[in-house]
Amino acid sequence: MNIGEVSERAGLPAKTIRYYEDIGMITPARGENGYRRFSEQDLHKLVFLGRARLLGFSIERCRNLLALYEDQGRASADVKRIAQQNLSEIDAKIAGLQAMRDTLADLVQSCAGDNRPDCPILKDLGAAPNR
Amino acid sequence: MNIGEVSERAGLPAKTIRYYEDIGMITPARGENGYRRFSEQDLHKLVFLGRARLLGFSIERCRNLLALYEDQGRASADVKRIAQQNLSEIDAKIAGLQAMRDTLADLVQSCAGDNRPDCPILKDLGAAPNR
DNA sequence: GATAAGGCTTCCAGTTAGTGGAAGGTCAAG
DNA sequence: CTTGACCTTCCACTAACTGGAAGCCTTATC
Repeated sequence: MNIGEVSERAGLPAKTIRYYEDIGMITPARGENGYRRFSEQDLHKLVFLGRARLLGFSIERCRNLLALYEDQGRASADVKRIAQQNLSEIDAKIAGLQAMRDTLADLVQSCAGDNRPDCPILKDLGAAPNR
Repeated sequence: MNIGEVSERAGLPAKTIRYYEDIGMITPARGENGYRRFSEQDLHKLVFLGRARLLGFSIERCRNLLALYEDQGRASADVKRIAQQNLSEIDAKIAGLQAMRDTLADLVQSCAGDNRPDCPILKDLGAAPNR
C-alpha cells in the first residue's frame, strides 16, 4: 500500500513516516515509480511505534523495543526493564511539573489581579538569587 | 562585570546568556576589548529569566513578563493572566503524563519479567490499531 | 620579553522529533 | 488533454539550548 493509506491506518502523518524511514526505523520497499510500498508488517511496526511514542518512549527507546519485538528469543525481563526505566523518567517529569505547578499556583493565588501595578508574581521572579 | 561572573551569580551557563543576547532578551554593553559588560540590571533580568524558565514559562512568555516587569504602569491582572495560562498548560501536561504513566504501570505490572519470551508489554504495543 | 593558563569572542553544527513548503513526477477520472 | 490528488526529494525551521573549533585578550610566572 502507498504512504497515504498506511498513514491513515497507522494514525501517523506521512511526513512522520518518511522521517521514520530516514532514521532507519522502517525500510519499506519501492515500486517502479519510486513510490514507497508498505507491507502489512511495515504497517504493524508503524502502529507499534505510534503507540510506544504515545506512551512517552523516546525514539531510541523505541528502537530497542522494536528490536526486542522482532527477536523471538528475547526474555520479557529485557522489555520490562526498559519499560520500568521509562516509568521512572515519567514519574520524575511529573514530580518536577508538580513542584512548578505548586509554586506557580501559590504566586497566582497571592496576586490581586486588579488594576494596581503591584504584583507578587513579578516580585518573586525578580527576587535576589538564592541558589 | 564579565560573562563569567554574571554566569555564576545568575546561575546560568555563559552559553545560555549569549543565547539570550542573540534572541534579544538582554543587550549588555561592550567593552573596548569586545567583551560583554553586564550591569546589575542585566544580572537582575537574567535572574528573573532563570527563575521564570524554571517555573516552566516559555521564552516568549518570559519576553512578555520581562516587558511587564519593566513597565511601571502595568496592571497586576495582566501578569496574573499570563501566569494562569501557564498554570493551565502545566496542568494539562501533568494530566497527559499521568495517563501515560498509568497505562505503562499497568503493562509493567502485568509482565512476568522472567526468561520467557512472552511479554504483555510488547503484545499491547503491537495490538491492532484501534483508532 | 616570552609563554602558558584561563577567559573571552564568533561561528558552525548538533540535539529531539518532527513540521512546512517548494518544485516536480505520477496516476486516475472526466 | 487537463485537472486534481497523491507521491517524490530537498531545504529550512521549530525550542532552547549545548558542544566544539579557531582565535583574541588578560594575567601571572619565569
